[in-house]
Amino acid sequence: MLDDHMCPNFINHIRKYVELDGDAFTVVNQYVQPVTLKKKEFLLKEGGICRSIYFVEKGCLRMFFINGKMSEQITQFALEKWWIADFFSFTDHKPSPYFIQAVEKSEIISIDSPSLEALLKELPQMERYLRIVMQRAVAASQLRLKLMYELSKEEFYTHFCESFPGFVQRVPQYMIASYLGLTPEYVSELRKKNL
Amino acid sequence: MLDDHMCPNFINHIRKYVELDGDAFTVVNQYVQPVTLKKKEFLLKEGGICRSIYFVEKGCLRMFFINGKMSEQITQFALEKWWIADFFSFTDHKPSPYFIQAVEKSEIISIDSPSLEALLKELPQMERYLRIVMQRAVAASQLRLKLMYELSKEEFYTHFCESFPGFVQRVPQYMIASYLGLTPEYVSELRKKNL
DNA sequence: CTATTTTCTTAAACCAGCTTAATTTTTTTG
DNA sequence: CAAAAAAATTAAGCTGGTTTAAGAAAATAG
Repeated sequence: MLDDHMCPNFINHIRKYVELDGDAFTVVNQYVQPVTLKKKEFLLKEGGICRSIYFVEKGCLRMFFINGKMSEQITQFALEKWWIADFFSFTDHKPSPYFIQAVEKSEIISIDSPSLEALLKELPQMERYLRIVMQRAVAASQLRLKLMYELSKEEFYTHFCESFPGFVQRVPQYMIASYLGLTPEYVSELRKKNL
Repeated sequence: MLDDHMCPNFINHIRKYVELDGDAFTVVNQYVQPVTLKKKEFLLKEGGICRSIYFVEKGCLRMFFINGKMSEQITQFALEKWWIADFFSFTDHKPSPYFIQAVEKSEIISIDSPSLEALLKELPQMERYLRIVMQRAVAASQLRLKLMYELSKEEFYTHFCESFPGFVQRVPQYMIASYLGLTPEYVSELRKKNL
């Protein structure tokens, strides 16, 4: 059970894109599952199937895989108001190469695949909401890719720090380094140079 | 005007994800615009607003921008059955940094923003279709990003050639190089080595 | 408060992939 | 078909960012 005292971000995010009345939110409630995660708890581990999509009500998640050198490669962070999932695993019910883990204590809204199908059938407006969310996710990944192609690693790091100054304070530096495809040693060098 | 003799890929692609009857396709017809492009013709140029999303019925498009060194950086190809657009520019009506250009003679189905809104209002099933298309696009970009992070540039090139052998024959090598973030000289070196 | 674990720093050696520049091959066009 | 333009090759030199290894600082747990 959840209401807009418990998850204002979730409710407001939906309301931002589609108009739903109170009854509709009662329906939404029946299909979604709130989850509280302690720091370092996992929603998904390598080899498992990503059975749900996750909305971050509060806190921060990271998605990563173990690369050939046996170290963690972060591909995504999800902060408040972001959805995260391995969409390939979620859609095709195939084992995922990813881990999804709480970077800090987090409150998550989770919807598993059958519940999502049922919800979309009962409330077609949610189809529109998700379409818009997905379209924005595509736009975000187009932008990220463009930055990766046009900036040097040094510029990419600087740009990231300037774009998300609060976030850079919030998570360990080695995670930022991993997300940006840099070594922690190089980030350390850059910080020294820029102070 | 279009029917499934003219654009079988488009019709079949929609039918693959949602059930629509003949009347519904008549409605779709009223909102979409077929466009024929000669090789090297543009659908979008830097500074313009991406007013439509484009479905490739036949042929091949590329999306690129001009980087700091004044050379073309390709960020996407679109082959038959793929949608392409600058979704940020399309959604927010902001000038785009991209060019979208035909790599070869192509047949495109185009839907501009007002038409799309009207179509989605009249045929809500299309909202589901687009949601699925967008979700798959997110999955595809997650996969691409993972490969970029885990493979060396040499491995990335080899993997691409093995995954899309037909495509590698179809477009100039320097475009493949650009798309993969390699110099044409380096690709040339790799080809020599691998034969 | 202490021990342990996690995170960050420093510095030198190293290399994958780029740059430059000239030449050749292929494709396009008139 | 010939001329021009576009695409691909070759090779030498170079550099942005990695690797390796060790130690210092900060955070967390007990």
